[in-house]
Amino acid sequence: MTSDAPWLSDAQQRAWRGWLALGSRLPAALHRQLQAESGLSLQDFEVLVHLSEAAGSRARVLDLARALEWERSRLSHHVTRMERRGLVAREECSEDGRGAFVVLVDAGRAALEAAAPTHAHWVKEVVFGGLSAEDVAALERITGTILSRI
Amino acid sequence: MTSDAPWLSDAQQRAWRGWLALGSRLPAALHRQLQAESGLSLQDFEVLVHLSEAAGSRARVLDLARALEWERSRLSHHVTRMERRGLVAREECSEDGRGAFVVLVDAGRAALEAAAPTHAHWVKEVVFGGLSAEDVAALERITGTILSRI
DNA sequence: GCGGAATAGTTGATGCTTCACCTATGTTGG
DNA sequence: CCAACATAGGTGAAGCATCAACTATTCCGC
Repeated sequence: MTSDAPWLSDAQQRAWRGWLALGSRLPAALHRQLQAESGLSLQDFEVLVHLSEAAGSRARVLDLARALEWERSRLSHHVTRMERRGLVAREECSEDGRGAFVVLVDAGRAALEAAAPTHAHWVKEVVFGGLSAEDVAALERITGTILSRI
Repeated sequence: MTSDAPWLSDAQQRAWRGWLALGSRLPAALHRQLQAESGLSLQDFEVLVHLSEAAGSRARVLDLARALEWERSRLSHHVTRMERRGLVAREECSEDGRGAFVVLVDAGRAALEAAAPTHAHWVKEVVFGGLSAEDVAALERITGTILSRI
């Protein structure tokens, strides 16, 4: 890390540090904002958003896991906790006896509807408020490029 | 999130999804690569890098926490675990009786030196391998802009 | 139909992060 | 000097993420 290794150029290093700093501070800020506003975690929010967009406000566990890019186990644990807080419910699946639905219940919908506008506004303001159209296009291009190489 | 709210434009939405996807997959990939290569976590690696760059291969807990942008408690817990694995050691501070040093020990240095070249190469390849100089400059500019607004 | 493979989902253990609180040492004003 | 306060650091509990193992159901070839 010090001398002879083919590390990054100065410009790359600045960009990398920017990425790292943003990658730790932006999620933290989002989480804090959401938590203070509505008592939801960022993860709770993601789950609720997907359920609210799903037909019948319910989704099969595996579909939900795929949509969120979470492991099944993680989702199962998280749903257990959200269930305990009354935000979602589990429901069995008649078509497939192994399956289970996660269902958005009233309290969960209310929490989401209370949190969403402020959250959306915050993202629009803080993340995109300072970016030009070119910046936004560049960001899409850059993230796409890196994603395709992972 | 669905209809009337002033959510993001299409271009912003694509950029935002790219950001979110990258923000979850890149750290995961980095972690996996590092873990498979050397048994270190990304966090272990960060700690070891900072210690290796510090004078005397040691740092005060608070300085280290600030450098990593970690909470003191988190660092303390993490150091405890790394100490148990023989990667670092604690040392008391003669100047300030409350203080403590975290010291890089031989096994930690060896682990770092084993991991660093491959890790660096991976980052250079995967993250920057597909980016033009303009992309890199844009990334630095964009991250800086957002960071300044958080 | 029936036995084995595949699939859906859950659970328990372990490590990590955060929060609130605690101890011990240092600092400062009277 | 010493009481009040600030600072450095550690600890325990609770939530979260990952991994391996487990149960229950369905599918598939015979």
